[in-house]
Amino acid sequence: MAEKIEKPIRVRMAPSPTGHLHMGTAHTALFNWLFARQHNATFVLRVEDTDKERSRKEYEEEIAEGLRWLGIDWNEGPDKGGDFGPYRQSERTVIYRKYLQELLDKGEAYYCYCTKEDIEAQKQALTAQGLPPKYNGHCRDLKEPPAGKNPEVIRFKVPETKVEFTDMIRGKVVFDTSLFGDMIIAKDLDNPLYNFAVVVDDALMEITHVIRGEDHVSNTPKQILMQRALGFPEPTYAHLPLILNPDRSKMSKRFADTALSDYRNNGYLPEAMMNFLAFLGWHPKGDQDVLGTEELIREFDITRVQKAGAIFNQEKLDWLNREYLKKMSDAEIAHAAQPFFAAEKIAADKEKIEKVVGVVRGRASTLKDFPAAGRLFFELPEYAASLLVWKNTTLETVVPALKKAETALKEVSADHFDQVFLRETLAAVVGSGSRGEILWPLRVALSGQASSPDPVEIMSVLGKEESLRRIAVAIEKCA
RNA sequence: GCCGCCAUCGUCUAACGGCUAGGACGGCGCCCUUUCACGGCGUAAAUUCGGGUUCGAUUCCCGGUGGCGGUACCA
Repeated sequence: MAEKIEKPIRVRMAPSPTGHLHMGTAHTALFNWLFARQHNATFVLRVEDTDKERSRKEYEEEIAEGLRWLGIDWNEGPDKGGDFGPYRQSERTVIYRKYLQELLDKGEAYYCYCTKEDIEAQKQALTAQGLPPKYNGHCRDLKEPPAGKNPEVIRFKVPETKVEFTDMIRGKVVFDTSLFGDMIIAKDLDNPLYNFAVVVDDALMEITHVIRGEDHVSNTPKQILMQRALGFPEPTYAHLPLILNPDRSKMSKRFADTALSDYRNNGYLPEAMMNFLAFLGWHPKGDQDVLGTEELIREFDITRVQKAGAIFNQEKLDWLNREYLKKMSDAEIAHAAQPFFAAEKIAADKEKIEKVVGVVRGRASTLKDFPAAGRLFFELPEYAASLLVWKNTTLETVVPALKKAETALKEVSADHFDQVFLRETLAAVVGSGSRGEILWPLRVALSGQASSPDPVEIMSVLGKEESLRRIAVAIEKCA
């Protein structure tokens, strides 16, 4: 028996730059990347910009930038080159032209002269009879081009057969191609359409595994037919489950942000995002839920990928983001959160942010939560005097309590305004009395908020001068 | 309509045909506590339905139901 020579594994991500980097695209990219990295394979980024009207260069850049942020890199692509390029379909027209001509010469494809109106009328008639709408093959066997008419499009002669392929996730899938009708593969020799361009590119770029969204399953038999007509090898397919809205429809803006950049701008960490996306439609063998990049690469198994779609659950994302935040030091968080402080117009130096992070980190899910929770350390919010009153006490108890704390705090040197010292000082002030009676008004005086970190934590960040000033403000308020 | 895919707690999911169907998020309760968070402990919550096959089905087969995707001169 002849030894089978294994071809090096090559996978690709082929986004079309017609919009922001969608969560579904990021999801597919991640699964391809994980698969590539764990097999030491080559990951190709190919820009599918055959739709000239809708493709935009800015989107291409946004997609590449978003993938990089997530932690996904590629071996070959429009920005990197590679031996199989160019990697932008708009730069490959001569290539497509050649194969289009080959199909035409072989009689596997033909020019179609039917106008859009003709096709539309046909379709109407068929659907009215309850039949599947497919092209009737009018121009398939024309001997002469009709006089005075220019070709409208190029069609592929779809043979009537059964096409079967084995999906790595779904197993055997069979389609009856007699239901398809001859499909349009190009507008003309210089303007190929998606279904044709992928076939040529995947073959020429020697892609061995096509890993893509489930919305492509019905394209697969069509593409296989063209591979056969062109004598191309058939890659292995894997169709990933889709990311869903809460109502189980395909994820859309109606329910959540769909652009990866939205999550980045809302303060989610790329590691958390990657972990979350990886767990949409896949789960490792054990009970582990927090897996870093290296672990994901190690544990990933495409045959364990789910067949059903997965609902995008932001609460779980938030939780994961908190888990990743926990792993970071105050300084690391401060560094990452700084742009978010700037965006909130909070002028703060790194040192102060780091201190703030230290006391509010338990209450933040995202980087964006830090300026929100930390604002009170930069400016005292407006608040009503009544907020100073704790439970069933009255306004009369507030001033004496505050004054008591004030006197004790004045004794503490500014250099010792740290948590250990302050905690001792306040414990002495409270003594055997009611903690709430002192601590609540003090905390409100310092934070101006109904909920906040405790007074000691706040003061350790604020420092002696500002702490005393805020207490004075509160006493003033009660007058 | 037609074609294809799919179906375990609310959600993400685990379970060679064999334990009380496991974990996580979220929910709820208790504890901690000056508040809100954090944290700790605990708890409720699922095999879509009907037939088979089998000593035994979440698991295999058939059917129903439901959901999704596709049905472009988009990708």
